[in-house]
Amino acid sequence: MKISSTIEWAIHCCSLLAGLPPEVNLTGKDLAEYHGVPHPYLAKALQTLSSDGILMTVSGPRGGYKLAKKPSKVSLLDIVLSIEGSDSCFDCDEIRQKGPGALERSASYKKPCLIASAMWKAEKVWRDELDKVKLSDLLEKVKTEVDPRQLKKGADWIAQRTQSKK
Amino acid sequence: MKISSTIEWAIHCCSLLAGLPPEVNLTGKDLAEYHGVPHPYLAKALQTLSSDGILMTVSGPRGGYKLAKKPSKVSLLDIVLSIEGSDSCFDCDEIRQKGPGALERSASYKKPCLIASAMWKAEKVWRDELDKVKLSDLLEKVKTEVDPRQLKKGADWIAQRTQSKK
DNA sequence: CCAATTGCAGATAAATTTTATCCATGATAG
DNA sequence: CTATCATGGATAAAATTTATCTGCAATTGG
Ligand code: FES
Ligand code: FES
Repeated sequence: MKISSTIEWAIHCCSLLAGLPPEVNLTGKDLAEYHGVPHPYLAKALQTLSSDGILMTVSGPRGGYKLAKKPSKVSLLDIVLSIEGSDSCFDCDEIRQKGPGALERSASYKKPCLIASAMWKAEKVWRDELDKVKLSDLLEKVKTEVDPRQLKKGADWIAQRTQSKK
Repeated sequence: MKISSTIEWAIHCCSLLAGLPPEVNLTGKDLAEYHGVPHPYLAKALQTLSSDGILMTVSGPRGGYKLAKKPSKVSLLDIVLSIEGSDSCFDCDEIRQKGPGALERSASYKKPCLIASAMWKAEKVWRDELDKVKLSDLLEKVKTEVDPRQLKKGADWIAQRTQSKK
């Protein structure tokens, strides 16, 4: 029941991009360096986000990634499902139909198993909670809760990166 | 983000045991056969449940497992955490402290990262939801929602098993 | 006491998934 | 035309999950 660490990378990348002006984009390499993670592997995640319509891609020199939608239209759930896939994390093998207590096939297994239902319900509240949090909400909070020196340092690095490529 | 299938086995075993009279116990082999799963591997899960105080163990001939607490005192969360371990499923590598945007160590990273907070919050609602569901709740619902023929077939098999060992 | 039954702990092996890298290709700004 | 950048596929290393085996301790019933 582990969530892969690329999720952390992906969300950080998206929320960084969400804070940039619309005309700016960052390359996969920039994003990797900024977060101190291996570029080739992060690239995979960025490609996935892009093919799922969360990021936009600009190819060619001075290309890179930017957010494909408004920050208020992208939730943490969108990012998580894009990277991890949207399959349920609990998957019922219908073991109730396997042992000696089982009835003939086609019999009365119309309703899902009570246990599976409970697990899925819990997963639903998890997803709902993540869907409530949009990138725009994070941006709001960042303004008030993060050390301004840190924000400046990050912004400077990005400015320098985007400048030096002109 | 997959939940291992032994969870399904473990919950089914516990809820089966929860429905039995207090003096009855089932061996690991019985439980494996009943659910059609490999005995040696299921045994591992049963051992874990037992060392976490969810199941009780009776050794020696006519020994086996029974529930260690009242069904109303065991939640799905208890079982899940016992098998999967109680670590958070999202684990934050503090990548915010790694890139060029990071400040000197010891600086202002007292509050957890906003992203990690959001992920943990979602995990909390998931756990809370699972903790609401007790084995006794499942037993209640089983009575009204499961095909009586199925219940009888299972009960007969168990009765035969526990008889033949006398 | 003895012998059979059962759970327990640890080592180990197979299978699968996650993590990571590389390269050939195509697009594009300058 | 050329250097930059994303893409998709292939591949490899590492970690985790799944599964099995073995020897040991506890207990019961005779
Ligand atoms: S049969 Fe899959 S959870 Fe019950
Ligand atoms: S640093 Fe780990 S989630 Fe932000």
